[in-house]
Order: sequence, then structure tokens, then C-alpha cells
Amino acid sequence: MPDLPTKTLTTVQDALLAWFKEESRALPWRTTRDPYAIMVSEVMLQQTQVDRVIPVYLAFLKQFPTFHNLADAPAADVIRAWAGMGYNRRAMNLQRAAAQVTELYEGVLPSDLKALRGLPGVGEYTAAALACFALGQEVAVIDTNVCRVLGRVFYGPEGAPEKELANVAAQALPDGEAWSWNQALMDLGATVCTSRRPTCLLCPVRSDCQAAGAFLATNGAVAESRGPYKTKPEKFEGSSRYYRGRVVDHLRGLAVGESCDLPTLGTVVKPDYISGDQPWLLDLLQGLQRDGLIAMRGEGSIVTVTLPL
DNA sequence: AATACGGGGAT
DNA sequence: ATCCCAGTATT
Repeated sequence: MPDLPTKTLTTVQDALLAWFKEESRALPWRTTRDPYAIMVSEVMLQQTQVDRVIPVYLAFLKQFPTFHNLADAPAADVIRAWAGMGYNRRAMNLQRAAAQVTELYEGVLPSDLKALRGLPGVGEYTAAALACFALGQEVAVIDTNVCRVLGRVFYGPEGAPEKELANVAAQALPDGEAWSWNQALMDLGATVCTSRRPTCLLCPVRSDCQAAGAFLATNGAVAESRGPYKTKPEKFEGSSRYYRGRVVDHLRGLAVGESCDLPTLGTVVKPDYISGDQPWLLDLLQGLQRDGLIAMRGEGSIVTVTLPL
């Protein structure tokens, strides 16, 4: 962190915590202490916005109330319950993590950061989030919001150098307030200090922010200087991701035990599908199978596909 | 360090 | 049309 007067840091901490007390979003995973529920929310929130998670999260917990329930459920049910979320691999990772918790840790989420990090689908961010939000530990979490907010406040419009972030986040953490502080940073990032169009006029820390002046001067517009993406985002329709999603979505719609043959599946997901596309389809399916998202039976031309048992 | 992985909402 | 999102795993 750049040389920052302790007084400034304290001011920022107090202002943001006070703001959070008044303006925090009411989110379902903030009113539970159940580590399992918190974990479900954290995995769902990986690259998926709050508004889209809430209804799926509530239904998911109703259907799979505990680690044990999730671990024992048919994978097909879990994949169906994940509908609308995207990144379907997360559903399988979450179920494998649940199995690991029941088998290795007697159904209790481990409190050790390293053990958490060893669960499938739990990376650096989620391990810290679980430690703080599910287990009450005083650790800083670093997600895209925290990264942006801290970067702007303490460095400026361009944000913080990548390698300094962990250090900054750790130093900024107020004693005994990790839960509120982390939640507050994410709320501010999601609602005020947004990526495209920060509304500094509504920000509780604008008077101590290294970026607010520049943003206010340009009427809230973020400078182009952050530059366009290095690599062009591939277009979604027609991509492998697109067809993977369509395959899984079609299989979700089948009755339990019902399977789908290759020509039918190909035609459903790709309107202009021809028999010559079968190698392409098989390749696509192989990837899905490797991710545990589908099951294939049979040989050669009589292959059928279903959600996994 | 790059790339794959979903899909809907915001601009 | 492009960017963005409470990231992770693989290459």
C-alpha cells in the first residue's frame, strides 16, 4: 500500500462500515450461519451475479439441505437444479466437494484454509470467503469487487498493481470486522463503485478516494486508458460453450431414464446438423463427459446420451 | 500468462 | 456489439 496516513485508513474503514450498516443489500446467505448454505452461495456466486443466483440458491437448498443430501443425490438432479446458472462444472465440483466433506471431514466443513483450498471448485477467493463468512475467521477476501474498490480508493483510476493487492487487502482489514468489511467492499463494488460507471457522488469514501476526483471530473466515465481487452472475446453463439450449454439443457428436459441418440441430439442443438458433423458432436460430448456432465452408452452409431446417474 | 468454461444483463 | 460478473482448473 502506498504511504497512507493511518488516519485516512481509519476514516475509510469507519465510513464504509457505517454505510454498509445502512445500505447493505438483504441477501439470503447473509442471514444464515450454516456453512453448507454459505458454501452453496459462494460457489454459485463465482462469475454469476447476485440477482440470478438468489432464486436458484433458495430452491437448491430446499432440494439439497445438507452436505450429506447433496453428496448422495443423483448427479442428474444436481445438474437440473443448476439450470440457468451457467458454468455447469461448478455443480459437479460442488457435489464432489460435498462428498469430500462427508467422507473426509465427517460432514463438517474444515476450518483450515489449506483444507478448504483442497476442495474441488474452491480456489483462493472461495477458500477465504468460506473461512470468513462460514467460519468467522478474520481473513481478507479478494474478488473482482474488492480488487476494484481497494485499487481505486488507495491507488487511483487505474487500480492497484496486481502483486500488491493481497498486501493491501490484508492491511485494510479492520480489526474484528472482517465479515462486515468484506461484505461491505463487495456491496460497494456491486452497487456504487461499479466497473463501467462508478457513481462517486453516492460513495461514502469519495473524500478519501484516489480515483473519485478523476471520475467526477469526467462525469462518472471511466477513462479508456484501462484499455480494451488484450484478446477479443470470442462470440458466444456458435462457440463450443454455446453448444455445450445447449446439449446439457436438452438433456435436462428429458424424463428420468430417457436418453438421446446422436442424430437427434445433434439436430436439436444445431439446426443445420448433418451426419458429417458427428465427429464434431462426439468431440463436444467427450468434453462434457470428462467434466462429469453427461454419460454416454453404446458404441459407434448407436451411442446414446443422458445426464450422469 | 493464456485459455476454457455460460449465459444474461448493462451500456 | 462489447463488457461484465462474490472464479477455478488446466495448459
